[in-house]
Amino acid sequence: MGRTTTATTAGPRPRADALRNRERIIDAARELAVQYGADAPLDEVARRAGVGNATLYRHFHDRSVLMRQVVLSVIERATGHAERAAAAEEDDPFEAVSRFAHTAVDERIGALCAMFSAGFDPYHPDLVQARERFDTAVDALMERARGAGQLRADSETGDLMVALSQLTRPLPGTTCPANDRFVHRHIQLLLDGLRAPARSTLQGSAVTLEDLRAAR
Amino acid sequence: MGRTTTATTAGPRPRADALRNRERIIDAARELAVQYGADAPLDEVARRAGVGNATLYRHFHDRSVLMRQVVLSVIERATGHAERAAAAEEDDPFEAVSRFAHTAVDERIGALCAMFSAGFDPYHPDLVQARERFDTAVDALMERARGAGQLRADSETGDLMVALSQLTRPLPGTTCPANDRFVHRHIQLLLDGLRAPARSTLQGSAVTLEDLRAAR
Amino acid sequence: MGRTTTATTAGPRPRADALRNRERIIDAARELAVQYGADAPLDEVARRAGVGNATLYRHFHDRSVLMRQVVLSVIERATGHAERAAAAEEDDPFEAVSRFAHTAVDERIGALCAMFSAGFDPYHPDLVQARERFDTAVDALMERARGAGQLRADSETGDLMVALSQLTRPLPGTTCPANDRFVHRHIQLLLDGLRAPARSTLQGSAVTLEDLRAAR
Amino acid sequence: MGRTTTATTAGPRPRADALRNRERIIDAARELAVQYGADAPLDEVARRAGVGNATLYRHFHDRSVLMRQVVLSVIERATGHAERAAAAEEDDPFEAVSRFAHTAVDERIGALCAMFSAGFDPYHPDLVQARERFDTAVDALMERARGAGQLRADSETGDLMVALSQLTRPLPGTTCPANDRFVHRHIQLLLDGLRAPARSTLQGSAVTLEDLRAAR
DNA sequence: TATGAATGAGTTTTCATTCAT
DNA sequence: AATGAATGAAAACTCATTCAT
Repeated sequence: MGRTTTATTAGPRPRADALRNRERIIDAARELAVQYGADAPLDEVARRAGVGNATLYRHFHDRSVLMRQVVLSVIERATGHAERAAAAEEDDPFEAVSRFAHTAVDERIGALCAMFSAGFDPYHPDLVQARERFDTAVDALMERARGAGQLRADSETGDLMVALSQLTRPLPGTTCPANDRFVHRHIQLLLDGLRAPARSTLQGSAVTLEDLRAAR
Repeated sequence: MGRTTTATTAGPRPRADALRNRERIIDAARELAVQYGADAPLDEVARRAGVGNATLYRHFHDRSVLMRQVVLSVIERATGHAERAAAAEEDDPFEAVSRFAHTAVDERIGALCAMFSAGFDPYHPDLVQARERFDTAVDALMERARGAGQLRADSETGDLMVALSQLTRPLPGTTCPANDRFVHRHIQLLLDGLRAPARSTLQGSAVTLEDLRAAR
Repeated sequence: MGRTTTATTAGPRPRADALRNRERIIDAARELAVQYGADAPLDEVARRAGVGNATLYRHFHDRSVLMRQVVLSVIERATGHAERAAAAEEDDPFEAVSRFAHTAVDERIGALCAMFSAGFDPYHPDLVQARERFDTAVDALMERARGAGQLRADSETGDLMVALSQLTRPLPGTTCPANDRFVHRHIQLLLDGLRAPARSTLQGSAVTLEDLRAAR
Repeated sequence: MGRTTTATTAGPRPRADALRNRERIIDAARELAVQYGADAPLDEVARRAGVGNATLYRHFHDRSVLMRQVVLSVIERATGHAERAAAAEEDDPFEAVSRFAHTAVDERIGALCAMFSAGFDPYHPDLVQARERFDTAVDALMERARGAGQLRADSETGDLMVALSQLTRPLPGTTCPANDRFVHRHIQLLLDGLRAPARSTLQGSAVTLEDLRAAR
């Protein structure tokens, strides 16, 4: 509900126009990250946000800070969807998972690919906290479907999150209008793969933060 | 300095060392494409191949030519696997598809992400031809499983090819040793989603070359 | 007592807090000039002074105005020391010169290096006036020692002033705690060089304002 | 005698034009360092050297590498002068020291101010070695004068070296044609201060490498 | 032919200075 | 009057591509 993104120390005056710029920059960065990946030129981000480049740097000291905020913003939106989906008790549990997944795609969850960038710290406290809340919400959603025998027992939250962000990763260097169409198709294949009963056993385990740490 | 292999036949020779350099460069480019995507620094490719940068440019006029060769090389390898898997009649048909998919991952099919780069021409004759042969082989493989009632009816070759390359796309900017592990897990989820009977209807249709053309 | 630094025309209200801010800014700028030279980031000056950057610009229209005030402030302090040293008749004359020099170092006379910056106008009336008073005081001090046969005849005020500021110039980019120690050592060497009888004839003449003008 | 600056590992072919560019860049950097200090814009260095900026970066990976080479080049030239002065036995020993000092000024020893830059590593092996040879040569020169009773007993090599580089440090932001004139005057004052018999005891000790280390 | 060298265009980042609250 | 925010210009550094040996 509340803005969890920023404000650990209460600064004096948030100032309305600065907040608006901040949001604009994050929005522009998210769109460009979905399109070009985490290496999107920051000058272009600023241009799209309609601000000077130095304004971007005032708000976000460097690319890694900006990208963290983008990821946080995406996770928080997705968390909201997951929590609302979990709360809608009347639904068919698998449908709830499925609707959540497709919604997350439309919410540009593919921007999470920024997490895979060099220089990105997946252990930043803000991020860990956001992930915990997200995992809790998605777990609840999946657990309900699992309990109803609709989801395979060995499925994990990470399967959904990482596969979602991989499948929705931008085709680099271009906006692909076809993207949205077949991304939903592939998501559907993945969801069907998550249905119970599993006819095959998954190999390995879902990706975890430790994997990302090891990757450095 | 001298040529290490002596040519015994007269006439304009392909020159053995030049061919070897060419292969080395493609190999290095494939590894770097898997790691960094299609934007891998070409000087670094040359360095890994153990040749001077200008040698790279002699063989491949620019990055798009090199990347096309990388993609061709990957497709050709994968085609070989598909053809062999289709020929092994004794197998369980779905198993054949599955084994092919996992093998393709290990063959760095993720380098196909280069196809999504700006400047890549998916209509180059060499590529069209290679894709046709690849599609034919994979179609045969999938058709066998479809005929045996093991694969959903609305599955298409493109589902496998694009989803495979998306799921195996490198985490940019870093080597992720964990990658191989969870990639196979996600591939398995996808394959399970492709099994018949489908409990849900796929939305849209698989991505085609026309989609890529439209994306430009 | 009176503010000698600025205010040729009497503005309406000096306002106590504004004056305090003004002093703080000059102090901060002097410290940073000694450390980083005349190119110290002005935002950093404001931060150290505990004011907003725009406040700095309200008081000092641009960097050159601020630096002139810093130089004025340093010259005025040094003038005070020179006048007091000259008034203390009981002293050994050379000792008085020497003590003045070492004191000036501790008073951050090194900030005078700002005078050598591009954009600095050494002919600004305020500065000319301050220099005249300073030169008068130091001349008196040196003349006394010269008259007592303790200082070489060809020594000039400029020798002391410029050499002092060069020798005390900050090692750029870093705070050097060792600085203070060896600066005094070198000052002492210089002072010994100024003693009579001179065994060598100085070449050229001391630097003058005309030299600085010619330098533009 | 041989070029000690580079070539620790014997690369294959030095290539004449590359060496020429390398020298040109160092020369340009030295001149600009004398003029603007160690923060001279590297693009400007390249422009003066008559090469593209990237050529500069090919030869010197970053500013600190370039500046180290500049310092090495200056030290090596000065070493040559000191060794020749020490070898000229017929001279008056103090005159030899004096002539060396004035010559070093003309050789742009002021470029040594680059050593005071942030990011400069005074412990780089090449630099330590060059300094040792320089110190040895200057020590010999000063020792001869000390032995002849012409130089105060507590004088040290560092006094000359640091004071020289401080006194000849560029007036930042401008070429000052008057500089050469009064620099020689101040050097002369310093040299006279070094003459025996000392009438005052030097305070502290000369600056050493340890001081620079402590400064970081 | 193979190669190291050269280069200009592009990107990130900093900072003096102006603007709006 | 005081301030935080905004901004464009500059400067370090990278890289694809061309040139000369």
